[in-house]
Amino acid sequence: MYDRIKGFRDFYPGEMAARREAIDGLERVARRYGFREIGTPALERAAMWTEKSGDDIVEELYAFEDQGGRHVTLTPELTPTVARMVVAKQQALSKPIKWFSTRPFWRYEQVQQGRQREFYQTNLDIFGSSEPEADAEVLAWAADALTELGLTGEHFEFRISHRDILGGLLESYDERVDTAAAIRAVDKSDKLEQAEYHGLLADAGLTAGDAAEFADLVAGGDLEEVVEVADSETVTASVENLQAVLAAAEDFGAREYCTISLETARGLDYYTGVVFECFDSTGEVSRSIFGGGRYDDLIERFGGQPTPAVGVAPGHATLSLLLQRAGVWPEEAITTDYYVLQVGDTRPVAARIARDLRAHGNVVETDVAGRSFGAQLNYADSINAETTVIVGEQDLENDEVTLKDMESGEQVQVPVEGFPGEATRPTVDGLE
RNA sequence: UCCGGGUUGGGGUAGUGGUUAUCCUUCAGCCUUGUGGAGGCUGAGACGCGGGUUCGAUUCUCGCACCCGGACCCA
Repeated sequence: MYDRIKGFRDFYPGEMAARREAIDGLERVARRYGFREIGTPALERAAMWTEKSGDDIVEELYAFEDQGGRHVTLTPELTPTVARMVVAKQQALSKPIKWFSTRPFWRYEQVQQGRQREFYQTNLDIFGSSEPEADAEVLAWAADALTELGLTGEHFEFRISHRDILGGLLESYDERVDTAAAIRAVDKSDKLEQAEYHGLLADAGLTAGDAAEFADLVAGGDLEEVVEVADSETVTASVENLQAVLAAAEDFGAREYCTISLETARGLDYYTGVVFECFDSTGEVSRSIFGGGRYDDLIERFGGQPTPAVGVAPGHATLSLLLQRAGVWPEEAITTDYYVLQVGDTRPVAARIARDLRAHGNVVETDVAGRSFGAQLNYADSINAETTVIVGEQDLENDEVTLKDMESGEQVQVPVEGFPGEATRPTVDGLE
């Protein structure tokens, strides 16, 4: 027996069926909005991360040298790849570019609840529009996708903010403030004691008094007050942008899920505008379910024409936790429409019936293990067959087959000649 | 990298420094080439890995691996 690699998971058919349903739900809604599916490589040049970010992420790469001497890495996220794709065909692609994809990513990091080393995300991005409608459409997709999966406004909320509100406000206190450090402090403020929080703000360059006022202002979330105190063009414009996004979200049906929360800052430093995170409203899942936002500088940093972008990337692990706690995780079970049971040498007829039923799109199994009658019924039961078609020598003597409803146990004889015929999905109930 | 709790058949468990490791479930076959989800019989299947102590270790001890949760991080 070989071990599974730590942080990597197997999905057996029951659980996979539930995951499939969830993934299909997310993608179905994306397609309705006209997002187009893309496919992307598992390996990229390691330099896409080692040169651009030079961050902690580099330590978490599954990077190695391939047999051709290339320095490659399993991709830890999608954004650089889509940026590369956009840059490569920038002139050819009509804007806005609306893409999505579901696939695994890999990071060598500590395994925890909702976090594995191989993890699946559905990424969804819009490139080429800086209008608030683009931000709002991403929010609307996220809201529609979650409600498609059975969640309601009672289960989740989007905490929404704007990167430059905090940045601009900080600069209005003192130009030399380390905004990145201060924003990181804000991002984790709810986990910190007030003194610690204020201490971090002071470390970033705020005076003690300013730190306290800033913290109160951020926690209060009153946009008008923020504009007034900051008295800065950046802040005023950012607040206007945030409000414009929320106004569009109203028309798109997503406003009701959004809460203004200036404390939402996201750890990512490539975000440039509106940022948001999805949280479990009940507070049971303490960490954010997923996040997203605007990153207008990234394409240019990857060598393309300046191209605004906004996107979101729900991770399936945390999403599944949310769905389970809300009681709407799909049932983890396999389903089967028909089991065609053979008794004696009835394979030609049984095979014909199985093929006809499959041609109508049904999930049909028949014996491939040479099992006895009882054992076949046992098996039909174990695969949750809805109806069993008994093709036995005795039945065929009368030119009939027997249909058995596996839940009620009721049976009905039908002529073998016309079965299944034109009936797409014949059942015992329907034939009585 | 750090902290806490774990690891006994496929799943869930009992137990022990000393014969063949308990029970439930599961799986396969049979009772029953023609009726599953009830019963009976038969069979399959486990002490995470390595070192130490010991006549003898699944049990004590150390290290490691893995699992669960958390810190950090979350690009």
